[in-house]
This record gives sequence, structure tokens and C-alpha cells, in this order.
Amino acid sequence: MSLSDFELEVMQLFWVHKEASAPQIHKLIEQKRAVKYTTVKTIIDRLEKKHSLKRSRTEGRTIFYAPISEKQTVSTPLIKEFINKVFLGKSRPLAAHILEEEELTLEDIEYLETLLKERKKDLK
Amino acid sequence: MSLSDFELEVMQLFWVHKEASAPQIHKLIEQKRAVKYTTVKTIIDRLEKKHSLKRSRTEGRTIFYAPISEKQTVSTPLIKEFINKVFLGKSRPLAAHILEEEELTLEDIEYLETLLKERKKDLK
DNA sequence: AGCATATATCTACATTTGTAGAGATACAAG
DNA sequence: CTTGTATCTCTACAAATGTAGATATATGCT
Repeated sequence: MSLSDFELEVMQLFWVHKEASAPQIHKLIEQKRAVKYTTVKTIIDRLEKKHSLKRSRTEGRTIFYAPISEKQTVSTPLIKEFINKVFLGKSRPLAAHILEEEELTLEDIEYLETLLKERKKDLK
Repeated sequence: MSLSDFELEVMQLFWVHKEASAPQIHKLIEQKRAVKYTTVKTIIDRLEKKHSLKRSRTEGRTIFYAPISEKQTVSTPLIKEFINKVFLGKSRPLAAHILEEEELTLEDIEYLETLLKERKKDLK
């Protein structure tokens, strides 16, 4: 099942934190922008209904949730879809854009170079 | 103004064809999936209202449209946004995913290698 | 035990999006 | 010049999404 932007944002936090309660997630997001607790809780409820999150334990009346879907399982199809939508299915222009325009450290570049070297080796 | 998936799909066709009528766009999309003419026309109307398309000329009662927004102007922020949403703002993991997992020809790989070489040169 | 408060639950609502029908009408073909 | 048809215009609507209020209530503190 596909995730909305907000749902994905919340999932990202769960992937980082492994487990969290709605109040915790709310506090994290609130640091970036104004949002009411109930809004965040609604998103979490929807993620639970979609089986992306499960209740892991409770502490007092506070429910803790943990991710069911794994990050990679979610992001891989998103990448494919993005390439289709924005680059007519061709990965090279997206790769080129990133390598040319997006922020990369020297280490990033060198790492990516080794990936290409590997890839080339396997091709031949 | 942001574009919906369907709007973006239509814009892609305009970027390729430079100019087209609603019936033409409809026929193109219909080759991939069932969709009514009026649905496509609605999307084109919305794109016109958003100033992404303009009427370029008419032929009989058929209106031709041409893109106003350029492809790069639209895609660059989409990439940024995608990296933020899916990779917490870091481009390296997206680049790595593409270089490792997505389809690339030998030429693609060699081209990307030159980009990295350039990028490294400029960094140093 | 009583109470304040944090948390949960449930409901609501405007906007965006994909989808398309109904009806109007200009043009092409006879 | 009539008429069929392609195209346009206008309106509608359900689902998804972001947003949050109202209300209930379990807990922890005094």
C-alpha cells in the first residue's frame, strides 16, 4: 500500500528510532513545523491500519509503535516510480543530475566511483 | 505550483512533443491504459489554469497547447524533494542505489564515471 | 480518594486528485 | 445547407490527504 508524504515522513522517524510513541513522534515533528498532536496521531493510526506500523508495547496509557514495513522495501519501488514519472523510466539522467548537481563530499564521490567500477566489472 | 502525477505525465508528453492538442495527448496515453478523453482534457485544463501550459494555436476547433514550464525547472525541485522525503536529504544513498541496482548500460556507466571525475577535479 | 493532565479515540472537513458524464457547438462531408 | 461527429466546456463526485476539534479516560500526584 502506498504511503502519503506525511505518512512517509513519520515512517522515516520510526525507521530511525525503531520504536516510538505518538507523543514522541509529535515532539520530533513539532521541532520542524507547527502541527497538532492529533494530526500526528491520525497519521500513525492510518499507518497502523495500513499495517506499516504495529503496537509494540504500552507504558501507562501510552502506546508504543514499531515499523512493520522495512525502509528498503518501501523506498525501492518509490525510486523506480520516481524515475518513471520524472525521467521517463531512464535512470541515467537522474544519476547524472545527482552526480553533477547534488551535494556530495569527496568521500561520497570516491565511494560512488568504486560502485561504478564494481558495476563495470560485473558487466564485462 | 506543484504538479500531480497525472499532470506530470501529461507535461512529459508536452516536453517531448513541444506542442500537442488534447485529442493527441489522449491518444498517446490511451496506448498505455484506458482513459477517457474528458479525463485527459480536464488535466490539460488544470495545467493551463496553473500556467504550465498555454494555448499556442488552433486548427479548426482543435486547440494546441505548448509547455510554459520547462522540464528542468520542474524536475530539479522534485529531485530535491524526493531526496528529502525518501533519503532524509542525503543524495549519496540515492546515487548508490541507482548505481548499484538500476538499469545502466556500459556507456551510461562510463559517462557517469567521467562526471564523477569532473566533480572530483572541481572539488580539489 | 479525587483531580489534573496526558493520551487515546472518534468524527469532521476542506482541498487535491483522478475520473468522467452531459450538453453545447463548430466544422467537414455529402 | 444540413447533419454527424469531433472537440470543447462545464459540472460532479468519490477517494485520499492534511488538518484538527470534541470527547473520553487512564494514570500519576497530592
